[in-house]
Amino acid sequence: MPFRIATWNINSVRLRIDLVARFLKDWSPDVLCLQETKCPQGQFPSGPLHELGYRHVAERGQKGYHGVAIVSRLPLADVESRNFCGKDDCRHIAATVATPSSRVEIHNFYVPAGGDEPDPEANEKFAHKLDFLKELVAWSGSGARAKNRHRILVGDLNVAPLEHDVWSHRDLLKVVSHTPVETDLLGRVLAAGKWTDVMRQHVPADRKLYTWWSYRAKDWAQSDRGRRLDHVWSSAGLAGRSSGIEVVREARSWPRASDHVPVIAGFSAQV
DNA sequence: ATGGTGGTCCTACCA
Repeated sequence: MPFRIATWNINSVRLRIDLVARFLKDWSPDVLCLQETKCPQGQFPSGPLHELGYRHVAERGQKGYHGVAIVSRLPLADVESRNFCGKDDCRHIAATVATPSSRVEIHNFYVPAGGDEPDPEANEKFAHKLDFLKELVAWSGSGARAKNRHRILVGDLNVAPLEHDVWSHRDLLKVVSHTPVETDLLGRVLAAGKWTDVMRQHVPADRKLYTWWSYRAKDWAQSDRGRRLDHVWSSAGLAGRSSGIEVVREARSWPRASDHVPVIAGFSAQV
């Protein structure tokens, strides 16, 4: 039995719970990781998802900002979350999922966006983003993560690392999300954890690949000025069993859409 | 070159 996991920055789960239900109904991943739930802990709208067979929800939420959650058909064990940069921001939640034939440790992240000005001296939000990524390098390389077990890291990492992860490499080199200091750091996170970029395993690096389109475009699809801010990474053993990915671009056209679309990754039987 | 849209929750802040 294949295992399919999805990630989606929903930009308010309470406002868009009907879109979440539509997605789960029509794409039926085993696990869905959400970011920017913007929903206080304990107020996650799990009812409609239970009805669709997603009986397991692990959430870490706060009022107004951030917030992450894992929604699953399969039982979730060892739920935990970590604070980064000494803040209580809800930007990480982890759980272990028992697939039909194995166990997979899942990490769901919402990396700080970083504000507008890509200068850590002038912009404390950008400084926070860089600090967060540096802490992720250390976390990724730590012994706890190096064990020989199946691991998946997903989320809105707010960095588009490759040239063709943005609509114009040249124009975006000075735009937060694609500056060299950010893309270098994300590369260090990937290397430190021996992660595989599962999306790029299936889509060659010279092909454009986006998961986010700004709300500010007159016509997002016509201008198609997107970025790949959302990611699916896996440990090496799992990467070898990765069967494909899907970017659900049509979700950007749904009524009251999020500015991010879901990404689904599949892994074959022996997982 | 600038401002464009959308979320939270009521006033500005964040994306």
